[in-house]
Amino acid sequence: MENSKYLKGLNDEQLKAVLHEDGPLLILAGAGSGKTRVITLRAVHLIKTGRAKSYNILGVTFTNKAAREMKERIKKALEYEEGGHMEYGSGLPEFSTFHSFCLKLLRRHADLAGYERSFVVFDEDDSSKVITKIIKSLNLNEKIITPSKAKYFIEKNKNSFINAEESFGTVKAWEKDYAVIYSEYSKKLKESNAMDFNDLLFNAVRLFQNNPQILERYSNIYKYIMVDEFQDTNYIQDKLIKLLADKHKNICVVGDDDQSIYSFRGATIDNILSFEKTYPGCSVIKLERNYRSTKNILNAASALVKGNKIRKDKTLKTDKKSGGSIITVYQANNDYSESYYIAKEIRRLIREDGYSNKDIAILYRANSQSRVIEDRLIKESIRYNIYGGLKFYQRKEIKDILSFLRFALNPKDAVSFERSIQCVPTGAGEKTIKNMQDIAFKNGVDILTALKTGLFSSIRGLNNMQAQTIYIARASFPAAVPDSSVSGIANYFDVILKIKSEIESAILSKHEEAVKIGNSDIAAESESGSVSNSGDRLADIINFAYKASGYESMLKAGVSKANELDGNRIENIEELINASHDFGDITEFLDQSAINDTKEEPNARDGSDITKVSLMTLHSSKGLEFPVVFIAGLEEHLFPHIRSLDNESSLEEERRLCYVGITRAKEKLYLTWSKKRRSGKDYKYNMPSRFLREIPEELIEEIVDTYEYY
DNA sequence: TTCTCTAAAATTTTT
DNA sequence: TTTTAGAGAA
Repeated sequence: MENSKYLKGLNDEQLKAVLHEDGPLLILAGAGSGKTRVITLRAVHLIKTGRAKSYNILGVTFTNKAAREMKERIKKALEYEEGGHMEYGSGLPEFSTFHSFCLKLLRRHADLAGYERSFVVFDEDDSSKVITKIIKSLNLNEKIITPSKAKYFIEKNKNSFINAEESFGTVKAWEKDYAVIYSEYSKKLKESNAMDFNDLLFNAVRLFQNNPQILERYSNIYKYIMVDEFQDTNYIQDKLIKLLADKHKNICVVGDDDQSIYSFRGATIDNILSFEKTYPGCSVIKLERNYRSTKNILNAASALVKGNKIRKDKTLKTDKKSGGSIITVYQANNDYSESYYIAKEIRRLIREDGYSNKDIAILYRANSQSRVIEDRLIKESIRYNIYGGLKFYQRKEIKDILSFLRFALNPKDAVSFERSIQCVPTGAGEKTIKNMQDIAFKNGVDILTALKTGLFSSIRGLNNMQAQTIYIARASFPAAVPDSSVSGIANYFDVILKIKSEIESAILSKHEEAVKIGNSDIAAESESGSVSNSGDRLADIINFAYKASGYESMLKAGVSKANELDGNRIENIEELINASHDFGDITEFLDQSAINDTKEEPNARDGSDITKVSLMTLHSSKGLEFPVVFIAGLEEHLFPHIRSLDNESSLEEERRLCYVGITRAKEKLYLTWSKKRRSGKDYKYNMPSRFLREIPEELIEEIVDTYEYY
């Protein structure tokens, strides 16, 4: 077996990790030490030796991108081994993020988790809306109790597996209001048949705890579990993994404490530190050989991270003989000059050093830094891609249109109801909406049931028409334009009800089809709200929501008034409709839009990607590598960020973030900072980042800006 | 009461 | 620069 092709070229430690078979394994993998290779080859090895079937292996990652990449690499390795033929008909191992794994699980067992199968996932934006409303309704002091603090409180508790009632027992006196908000929030989400991101983990763990037979079933399927970026797991994620791995204890975790950068999301380094205690006799393998960066870059990174007190001691080594290029530190007079330098240097790198756009990344601490850089790149005609930032499915227009589908599918979803009825002026404002919700609530039914049973006859805009007749009387789906002969609010419900009946008939047809061919699995699945893609029904439905709601005419009116933003929005919605062609199932589509924003790698479909420079935050750069890396904005108060300065541990996290950024670079590294930076309408004056001083002088060449560009 | 326009405020990191 | 809040118009 050791002669297998896929094992070639591994160093001793890597080989040891790949060949590890049963029992717990902790891999401490430094930056660029080939840990992805190790994880994927270990999966390949388990399959090749017949120790496990593909479906016995579960890989858990933090990002969708990482999950995709690993699956891709496993596929390649298996194919390579077979001389180009994929013979593993049983498919590839499951690699998914914590969140998508839990979501799939909960969809399958929604009833046991106490939800209806059509539950929706609330993203941050949806959650914030609910929280803001609760704070208003409780008449709390909005100066002290802010939505973001409340959100943090709720998240912190959910991540620690503490529910609302329990939080009353653990809060300090001055946090009592937050526990009240948490309690109201949980109630509201439950009433809306909705889960937020944290609920996905929370409910999955509870599902396993309350239903040992289910846990047993999944434990027997996933005999081998691997967790990537283990240093970024929080309490509840760790708990989930422990539950699943408890039976077979074939758990392999990979992590690097120096790259722990998500403590603000509840990640705790304790999970790595206590791993050996949880699993006595576990094997520990250190990967310290770096295959990515030059010696100078590694030395800079090591010197920097040694400034942290709390860390496991390890040192990255390289076989490379020469030091490589020296690190450039650029001092700019203002942020425009900084961008100017970066753009100019990129052009030089391409012209003189033979690099191309795809080799280059510009990293920054905060998303807000990207704008000035973008402006400059556009002026210089340098093509670029932004990773992260406002994701496609988070855009207002996309969320607006999808809220129609979400509400039609799950009429309990209060957030989507409010959003869809207000995104186009319908004549229903705050008061009318509240009124309708109260009526429905008092009668113990959802909004659409209340409408159909005539409970809304007192609502303005609905009173001159029998509610039931709205949706059978008028032109059939798909209609293109809003009907101006009825009130905006009647038209709105007409649209919703047509979408709903369209969704239901699609589910029905899929169900019949499944029954006909005797496939009970599909039949069962379709009850959860699936829509078959015959005739691109999903795209039709979205198109219908867009046009019949009046959203399209609203945007077009904006365009005729030369509103550029509305033009972009039209394009985005068209892209949404395009993207929906790839999905057969409406629930799956909506799930993906919430937790797997496939647009996070922009336009991955068109290959033009590779001709562009990459822009992203330091956080989203983790796991990537580029021949040339620029880190912009190395200033006190920006990086390290001002909000990290009041305690040592968050300052150390900033330092790790800087370490992550530096270790992305393979050959050339540029660190830039600016004495003056525009912030709002005035300027802020900053000192150079302390991190610049922590890099040994001999590794640095300093360039000082002589001009000031605007 | 709802809609629209203008002024003011706000900017860490993400599944 | 973009988003939100508030005031006045319809």
